[in-house]
Amino acid sequence: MLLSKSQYIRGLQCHKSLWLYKHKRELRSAPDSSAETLFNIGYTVGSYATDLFPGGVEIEFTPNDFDGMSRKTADLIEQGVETIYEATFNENGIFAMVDVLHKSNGKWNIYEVKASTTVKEYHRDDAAIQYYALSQVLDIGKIFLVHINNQYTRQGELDVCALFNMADITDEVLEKQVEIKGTLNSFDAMLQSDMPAIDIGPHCSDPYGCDFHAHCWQDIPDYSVFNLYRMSGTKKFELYYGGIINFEDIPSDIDLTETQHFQVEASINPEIRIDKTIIGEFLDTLEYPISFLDFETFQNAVPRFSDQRPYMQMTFQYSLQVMTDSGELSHEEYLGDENIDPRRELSERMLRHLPPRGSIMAYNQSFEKGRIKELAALFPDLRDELLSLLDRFVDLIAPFRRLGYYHPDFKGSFSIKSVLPALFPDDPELDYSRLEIHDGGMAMDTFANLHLLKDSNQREKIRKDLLAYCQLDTLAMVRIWEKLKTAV
DNA sequence: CCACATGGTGGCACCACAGC
DNA sequence: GCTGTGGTGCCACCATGTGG
Repeated sequence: MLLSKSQYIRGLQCHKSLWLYKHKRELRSAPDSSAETLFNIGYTVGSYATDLFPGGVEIEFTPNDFDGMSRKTADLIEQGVETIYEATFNENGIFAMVDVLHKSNGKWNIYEVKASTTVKEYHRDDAAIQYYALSQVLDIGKIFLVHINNQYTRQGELDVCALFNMADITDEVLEKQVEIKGTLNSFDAMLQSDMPAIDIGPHCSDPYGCDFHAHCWQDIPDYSVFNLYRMSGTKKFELYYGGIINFEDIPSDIDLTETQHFQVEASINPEIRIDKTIIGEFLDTLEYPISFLDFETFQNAVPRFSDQRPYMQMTFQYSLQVMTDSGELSHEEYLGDENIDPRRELSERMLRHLPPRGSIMAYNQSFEKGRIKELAALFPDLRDELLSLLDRFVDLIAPFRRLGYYHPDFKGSFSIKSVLPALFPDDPELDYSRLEIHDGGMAMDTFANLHLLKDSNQREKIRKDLLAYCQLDTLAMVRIWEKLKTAV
């Protein structure tokens, strides 16, 4: 049996998943595209980490020739090369690629590079299986996990040493060695037997989402106890293991929170539930003109600009709809240049375009407020003006969270992605699926990569798509607010 | 992937009271 | 009066939801 490093990690999470991967690979579900694009952040990180050990030789990835890759690695070691990137090994039934292998004081150190900001338990398992393979043929010194230091703020040139933290995980990796042999034997036996009968459980999504989720969960209805609002995973699975899957199955002695109870009631007896007092209280807090504001941001694991930190939300776009008390709606927008830090110009433009008074409405306001606080910290001359915006904010999600308006199609979620289609199911104007860019993650990813695009026509097209997306976000807020007004 | 807000949970100090 | 149990209330911590 040959296992790749990632298959070993998969097997630790769930035997059934590994069995399916080896025997029924075709049952894999299509990867979640947004998770996929965000995960791509990791690819660039490795190439920066190699700068920590300059002058090494890279083993080129050849999908159909793993043996060739490991042969090349062995040749380089033979030749006395002391730094190898993507060093490849095929030992002891394990196929492993090491981000950086570096010889120091006669021993080889392993450097495993991760785009995350902390060391996770599965990183140690990941490194442990590499050590298990490599220690067969090399004298290994230490194992380091190289991960992003999110406290680093770029100033001018990128400081690669400050960008990464190096965690020595040698001791933990050595401790894990004793159990690996047994684990691999149990994998072997399991793979040669029938599919293990493993029920769904927390392991389906922790620490990773599983490729076979759709397969294993095919009998769970789209809307079930697993959609109960803010119920802990443990409690959901307790219900499930007790045979309770649908809301109708929930016995009355199970204690639910108010929202969960509401959600169950609204599902069994589906009708829109309106509490005019709650909605009225919310609407009374509003002052005209009402500014509906929405930001888009991008993130980089490796900061591109000065005063940027890893994974920081960089605000590059806003849409602003202003509603006057006489019912006139006007729209302003800003979309930064993808080649320069957009934050200064965005701040100035926003301050110029926002009316001097009146409510500022956002959906889940902590996001917009958080960005404004960051901008205030970054630009001392705009600080007071930016901070003065904060107490004008009103959160459009609040009346929904407070159960002032509940539609059974919310299905226990008050995000704008759930609320909007429930309130306006047949309105083509508010249908995101007609847009090229239809969620925030996509906007972030598209803009983050826009500066790499050579074709200027294509860039122009994408900028139009981004503007259309952000404008729809604020228009959605306007429509939701109007809907609340008609409800009281 | 990260940050933040919020709500739920569980641990702990504290108190009352029963039993010895 | 001491001890152990059980109830209560607070707070720290953790999980979840939400945004991008």
